[in-house]
Amino acid sequence: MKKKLIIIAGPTAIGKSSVAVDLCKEFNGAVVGADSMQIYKGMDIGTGKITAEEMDGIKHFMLDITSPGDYFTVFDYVQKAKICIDKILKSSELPFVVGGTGLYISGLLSGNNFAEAAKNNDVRADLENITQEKGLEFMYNYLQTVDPQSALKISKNDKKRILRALEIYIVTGKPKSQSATSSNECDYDYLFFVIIPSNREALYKDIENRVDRMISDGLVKEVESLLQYKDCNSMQAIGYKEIVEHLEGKTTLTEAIAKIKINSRHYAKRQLTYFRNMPFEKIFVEKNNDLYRVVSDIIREKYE
RNA sequence: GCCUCGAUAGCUCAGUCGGUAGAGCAGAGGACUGAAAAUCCUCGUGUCGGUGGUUCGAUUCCGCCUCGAGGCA
Repeated sequence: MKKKLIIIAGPTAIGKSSVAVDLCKEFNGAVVGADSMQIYKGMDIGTGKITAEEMDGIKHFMLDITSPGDYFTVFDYVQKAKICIDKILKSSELPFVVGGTGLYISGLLSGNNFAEAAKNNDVRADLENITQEKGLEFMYNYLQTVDPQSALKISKNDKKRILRALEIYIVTGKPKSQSATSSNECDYDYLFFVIIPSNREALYKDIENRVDRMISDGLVKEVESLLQYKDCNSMQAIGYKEIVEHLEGKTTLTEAIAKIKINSRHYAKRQLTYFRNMPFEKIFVEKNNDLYRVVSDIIREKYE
């Protein structure tokens, strides 16, 4: 029998965390975060991380599990999250995976079908250097010769994906298109909820309010305390990179805030298309006053 | 009051030596499997401020008007 799992996804600022806590209270649940930035310690305000008070006694996993200076991957996420889920089930609680990082959720649901090649810093550095020297087009042409199938799917401007595909080829000797095929079946008997806004305008309004609140809650100070990590992945996070720019004197605070709002809106939009088109069975629930009731009814129906 | 410069897409602006116009940003849609809050792709008709004139034809040239910026008094 497969393991029970509830997933709650949705764009930033839609209110995932608080419904999750309410649901956990009703169903004896615990939360497993699915957020690529809330994993970092000290990144609280800007990531909209739930506070101890808001948790209200509900256990939360996969938050604050690594330093902003560390490198963290989907693969790491899936491994660790699965352990958390097992732990929760073992104490006969219901696991709620909650978050906005679609890729992490995909990883969790699609079994261990990652490419065989792990991230390889040396290879990456080499590829980066060659790209500097010969240009991206050269790399893309090379990809076309060693892995035409992947090249077809990747844009000639998508440096990240071109280099990763080459990395896989170099490390394993096999093209990426043949490497990621060992797909397993999903481990879970899941219920996948995607919270969507009843209208875009309202979501955007919520995002703007949330950004303003982050600023008044001390985002700038938080970023100041993390400045040593400015070149790390963690500082690519929206709300952080813009404030770093401001602290370096490249923009005014007002400009930085405006950028955070715009980038958050773009992000929310990307999340929405990602969730909308994820190849898993999912239930879309509109954000409105009935949200909690609708979701809890569905859960009850399934598990009782 | 006079002079100069501006007025073109939601915003910032380019352009048309006269044949009704295009970038960036915003916005919309999409892709995505070891960096994902990342990375990348696609989508541009708007009384070219108003009004008269010249012209086969004006957003483009000329006059007047309105609004804005600067300068001189």
